[in-house]
Amino acid sequence: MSTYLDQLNPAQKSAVLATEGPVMVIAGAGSGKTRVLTYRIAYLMERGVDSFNILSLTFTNKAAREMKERIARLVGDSEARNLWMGTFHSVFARILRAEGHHLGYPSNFTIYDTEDARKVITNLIKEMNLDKEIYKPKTVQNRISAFKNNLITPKIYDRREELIAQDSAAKMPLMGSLYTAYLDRCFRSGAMDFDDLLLKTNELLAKFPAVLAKYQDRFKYIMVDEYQDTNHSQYIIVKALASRFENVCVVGDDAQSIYSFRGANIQNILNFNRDYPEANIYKLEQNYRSSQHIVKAANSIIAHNQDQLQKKVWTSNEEGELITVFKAISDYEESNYVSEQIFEWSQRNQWHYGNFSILYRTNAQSRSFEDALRRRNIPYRIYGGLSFYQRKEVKDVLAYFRLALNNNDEEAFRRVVNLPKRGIGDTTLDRLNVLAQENRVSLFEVAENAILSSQAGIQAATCKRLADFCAAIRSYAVEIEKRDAFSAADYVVRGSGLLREMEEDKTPEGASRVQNVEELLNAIQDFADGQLQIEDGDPSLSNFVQDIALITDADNSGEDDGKKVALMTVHLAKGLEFPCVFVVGMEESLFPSMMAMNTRTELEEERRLFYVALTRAEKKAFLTYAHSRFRWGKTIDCEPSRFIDEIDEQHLDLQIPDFNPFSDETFLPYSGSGFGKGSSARFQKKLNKSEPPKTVDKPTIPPVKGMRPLSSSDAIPSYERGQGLKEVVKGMRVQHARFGTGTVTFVEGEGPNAKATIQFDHGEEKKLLMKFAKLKTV
DNA sequence: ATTTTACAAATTTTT
DNA sequence: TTTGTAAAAT
Repeated sequence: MSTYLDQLNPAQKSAVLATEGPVMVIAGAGSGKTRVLTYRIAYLMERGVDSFNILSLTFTNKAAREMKERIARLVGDSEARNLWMGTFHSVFARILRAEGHHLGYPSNFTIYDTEDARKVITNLIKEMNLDKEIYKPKTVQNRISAFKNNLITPKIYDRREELIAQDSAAKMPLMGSLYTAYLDRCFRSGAMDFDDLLLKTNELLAKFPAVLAKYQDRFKYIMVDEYQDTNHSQYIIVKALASRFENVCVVGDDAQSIYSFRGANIQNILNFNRDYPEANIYKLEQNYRSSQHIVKAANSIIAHNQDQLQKKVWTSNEEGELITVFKAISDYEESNYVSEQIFEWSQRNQWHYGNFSILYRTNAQSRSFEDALRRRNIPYRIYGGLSFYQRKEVKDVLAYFRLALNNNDEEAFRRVVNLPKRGIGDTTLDRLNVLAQENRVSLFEVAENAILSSQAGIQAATCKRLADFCAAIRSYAVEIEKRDAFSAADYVVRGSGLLREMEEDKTPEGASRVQNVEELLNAIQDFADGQLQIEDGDPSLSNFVQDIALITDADNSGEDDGKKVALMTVHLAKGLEFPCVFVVGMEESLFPSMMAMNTRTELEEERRLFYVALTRAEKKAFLTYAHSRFRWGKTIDCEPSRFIDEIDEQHLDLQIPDFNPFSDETFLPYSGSGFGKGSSARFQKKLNKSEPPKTVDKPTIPPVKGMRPLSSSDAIPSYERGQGLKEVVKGMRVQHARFGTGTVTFVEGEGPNAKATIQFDHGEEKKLLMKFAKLKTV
């Protein structure tokens, strides 16, 4: 029998063995819930359940991938392959591609990301002649999102007087029509936004009993991770799919619910018990991750919340280090302190930099830490923020692909119709739009039909330009059909003149845009290569474009980011763990955020967020805050976060210098601090009249001998790195980031457009375009 | 139609 | 600080 079951504690084991019927697992932080989920699935398969019948919903695609790998190690690769595993959004996007035709969607519908959706709304507000100061696109978008996540269709909205009253009170009586218009516009564009992926799934399952039955039969066993962060829409999907076999297992921790702003509903955990009164409930309370001090400190924080399920998280781990609380003079000094501590701890404990993470409340805080780490030559990687696929130039390129694949994609059309400039401006676009709305067709269709267009007062010359543009898009569609993903993408990027325009821009920004586009083409090639290695993979450009909106930064685990300090928001850190964690910016109105201090519920969510942050740490945690911080273009004074006071003091090591400006020895409890800029620097100068301020570009800590020298590229995201070799000759030995080393056997063409055939040492032969291959000599 | 210039506003977290 | 938008000039 399975030996892996012996690695579980009694509570974990019961949760794994209870395969039949509804199960809820309340899993405290670090209590091994991933292990339970993995073993549970492995155990099911060992008992003869077909992997095809198991659906496992995770919070990130990365979590899904990792879990799949772990299961594959237990039961074998081929067995694990057919598991349905992924985020709600990606799993149901896949189902909607197969079944969406029931609802009138094409299988290649576009997924609008938040930016696309916001632009649609902005345009609608403009079209309807509404005041955008009152109808703020962002507010409207959030409101619509809330409707969708609660399954409130326009029809239901019209019947819900309290909702209408709310919108009237907010001076937005036309919210209902705006909502209807938005749905209509997305539908006609053949597009779904993130919320639609769930809403339409619900619609599909509710309206088509045969489809529901099909997936109920398929998903005999359903598992949901991070259940506390599911919203109503997701809850209903799970309920519908599980209602036949009721083999549903949800895993969650109410203390880690941090996504209510996205519609997540802790009530789902309580509802579970109500829906399935006979459900087995297991509590995992032993923490295997963190030291005594960290676990107890975290417990003392969460105790301040009123709304919570009873549970007592404990650990048998060693007592560990106290949590260091550090007060810095400025945000500049804070980041300097953090980078210094990272350096010292890595030296003292021989920890590589991958053991450290810096967690902050807002993405904007990352900047100063980047600077500080760079000054010390410490490699780091930033997660989140503006992801690669959200960059303007990347989205522009993708919009060409999108439009070629789905002519109705209105956002893509608007984005590229005049990019590069081809004399089709706002006036023309407005006229096209009038026609499109009158005839209820897409902008593309109107633009393509020059005769129709000329009626609307569009000049003949402009009509010609429109026709040319549409013809070009059509031809791209043909090329995409004919070619492999990379060469099709390359064709479009060149043919459209996008790349040429970027190359003509000689500013550093222009150069970096070109590099990003090249990186995108690289990614497309990698994708196609990867798909070819999978049995039933689809290497087409269409497949690449389809789910790109669902890829998040957390999903991209670069091969080499294992030894880098991780910088991310606390939200993004959920589910991760690090030996040493810095929670920075522990100040009132930053953490807790100013926006979330108004009600008790909001504040409690911030507190849970802090709980999540602290419980990421295994061995050592630092909490830092600054006395003054550069924000909104000026320096402001800060108060330490109330959360620090809420921690049981016996777990803390307070490093809070006396700030009396007239005592001169106490304010820097550590060596090697750089001095700030701006007002804080002036402040410090006053303090030490005798001592001239040190300069920042000379870190006082000398590099230690014997340490791996850090190349500068370590700290730079890969897509900002320089290009590789420009030219190769036959017989040359080269190295490729992905394929390893090999020998050049043939070169055709010249310069950057040369194509090299390379015999790689692992046996494969590849043709690579010099321009993008980024080869190195060996 | 497009480019330049000036000025104002805004800053939470994400699939 | 950066970002976007509006008005004015080409």
